Amino acid sequence: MGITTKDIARICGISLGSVNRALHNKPGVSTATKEKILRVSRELGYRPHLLARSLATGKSMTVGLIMATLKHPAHVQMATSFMEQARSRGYFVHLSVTNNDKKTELADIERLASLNVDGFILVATNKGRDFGQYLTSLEKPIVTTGNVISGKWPFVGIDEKQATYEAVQFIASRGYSRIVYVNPSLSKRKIYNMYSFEQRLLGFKQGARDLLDQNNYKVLLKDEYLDQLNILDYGKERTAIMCAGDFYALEVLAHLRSQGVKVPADVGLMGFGNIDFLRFVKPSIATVDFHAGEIASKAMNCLLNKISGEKVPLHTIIPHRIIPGETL
Amino acid sequence: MGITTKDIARICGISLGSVNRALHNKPGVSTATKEKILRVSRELGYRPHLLARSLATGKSMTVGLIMATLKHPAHVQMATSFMEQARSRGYFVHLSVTNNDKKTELADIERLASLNVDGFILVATNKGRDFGQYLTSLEKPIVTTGNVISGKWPFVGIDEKQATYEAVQFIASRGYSRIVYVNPSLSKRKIYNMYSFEQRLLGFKQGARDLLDQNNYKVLLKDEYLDQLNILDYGKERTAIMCAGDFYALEVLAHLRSQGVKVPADVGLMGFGNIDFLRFVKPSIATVDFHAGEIASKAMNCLLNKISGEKVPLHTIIPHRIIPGETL
DNA sequence: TTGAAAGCGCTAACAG
DNA sequence: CTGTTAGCGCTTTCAA
Repeated sequence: MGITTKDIARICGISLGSVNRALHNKPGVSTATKEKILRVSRELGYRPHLLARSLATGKSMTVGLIMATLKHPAHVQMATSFMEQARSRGYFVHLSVTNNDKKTELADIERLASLNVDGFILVATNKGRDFGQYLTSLEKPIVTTGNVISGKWPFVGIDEKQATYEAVQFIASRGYSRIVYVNPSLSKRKIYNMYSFEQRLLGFKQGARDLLDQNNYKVLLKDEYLDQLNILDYGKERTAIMCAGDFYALEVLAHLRSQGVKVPADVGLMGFGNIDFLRFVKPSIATVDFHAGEIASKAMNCLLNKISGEKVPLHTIIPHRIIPGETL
Repeated sequence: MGITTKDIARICGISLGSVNRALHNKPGVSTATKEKILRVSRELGYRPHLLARSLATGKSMTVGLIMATLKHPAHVQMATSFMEQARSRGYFVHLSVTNNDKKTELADIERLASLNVDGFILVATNKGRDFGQYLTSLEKPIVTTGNVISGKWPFVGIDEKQATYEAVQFIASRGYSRIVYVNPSLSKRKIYNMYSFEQRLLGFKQGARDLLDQNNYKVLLKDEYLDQLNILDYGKERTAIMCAGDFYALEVLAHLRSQGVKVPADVGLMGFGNIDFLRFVKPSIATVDFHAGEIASKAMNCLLNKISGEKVPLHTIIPHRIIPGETL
């Protein structure tokens, strides 16, 4: 077992209170005894028992971070940034990767709450009223990222809808008159939190309606696009395929290549996210870039400020930008 | 504030001890009172205060996981597997990503130890005697992965040396008589833990000496290979470039392409790691595959067994295999 | 400046 | 079967 403040007190022949004051640079202890205490505690390799402290103070200097997945490079970058930002302010991050499993997410939120985390950052899989009420019942500061849960909690992220809208604008400006949009199935959006993909789709549709001739767009689902892409008629009009994520774009590119379809000669292609791998791919894929690390650091600051009792903005929007590429 | 066992005891008009027994399915409480206690605690939304429990028992059902980085997909997969495996056995993982910073690593190990984690899994940046003694002083079970720290702690991983040796064999069997090996600078290996890259290099050198004509190999450092590659004479002999990691291979490929050098017509190429992203790259890159998730789950099981007081093997080697590709 | 004591929420040992 | 108690290590309040 480690050495405790009580041990130090006993060894120094002094009271617990003084040890505490010395260890925390608090007034009310003579420099002589203070130095003695510090020396002894160093020699004995004293390590404060953070759990006990947390129990006594009600604060833990930790925050819970719930992430649906780490599959996407942007998520990894966010996780890393969350930790760095928290560390720079003296906090430690307890990360739970839930694999998009709602049960796991709830269990881990519960567990972290029981571990006295001072607040939460959520990239949530759950959604809805019950979930919201549950979160409220935790009585802890919460900041959301990626997926909005409700207007009740601060959100940090990009304007997804506007981003896809601008992507459509960009594609149209390149002379394409027809766009196929590839995105994941949203059929479970009532149960699972798919906020960002919903927003992106909305932005796409709005853009297509505003900027293309009527009905000159089509929405394909991730799980069916490989089949559907075969029957597209690339010759009739200049067509571009716009993907709700870079990985989809990569898969589409690989598929088209295997079919002998040339990009961009036969069809245009655009992704979303600007993952680092993209720089290794030829032709270079046009995409939408945003600074995931900035989202994370801003979100963490927002949470820590809230924990400190400050007022924080309900929405923090991070800029995005269109990245041209050889595929358009 | 949440509701406590004391509250439940008071409300049920019963003692704390009985509440505890009921909540833990322990004998020594009548079914009547037990049911009452459980009902009340459910109605009131009682949540056990894990910190207090941990303080009282000395156990926390958490383990600390120290990872140098999450940049590599294999690391991400490992982190996820660690969590899944731990979760399946009732444990929670406290992850610290240290960004290869030795100070951060030490600080976080210290912090997690103070948070009463029951053990550690380390993908360490630090190394050496002092570090080893420090770890020993924590008096906690430790399992290492990726980088060996010392023979004192169980290690789970692949046989890195053997893997590169076999890679050389494979390249040679494809008719190449000259190999250039690209790997990161090991100049700081006395200070930083670069075990796996050291082992890979050893395996490469051994293989080259055994299987190639003397001196028909060359070792280039990551930071200089772009320049060096320019002066390679591809024509004289059939040359292959072997990389200590897939990312290096991707960069080499991009560079060669920009120089107009054809792969594999002019030069062969091989990576290491088989990151998922490779499937999007043409030509497909030959590489060495290993199951990162298996390393993680085995390592976690090893740690949890050790925590339970079981004897665990000092070395657990996971199989690897050569993946052919169009680049060789 | 110092010491003593109560308490954070829970567990575990012992008594009734 | 049930209640009481001490204690985990630290903080904090109140007295001295």
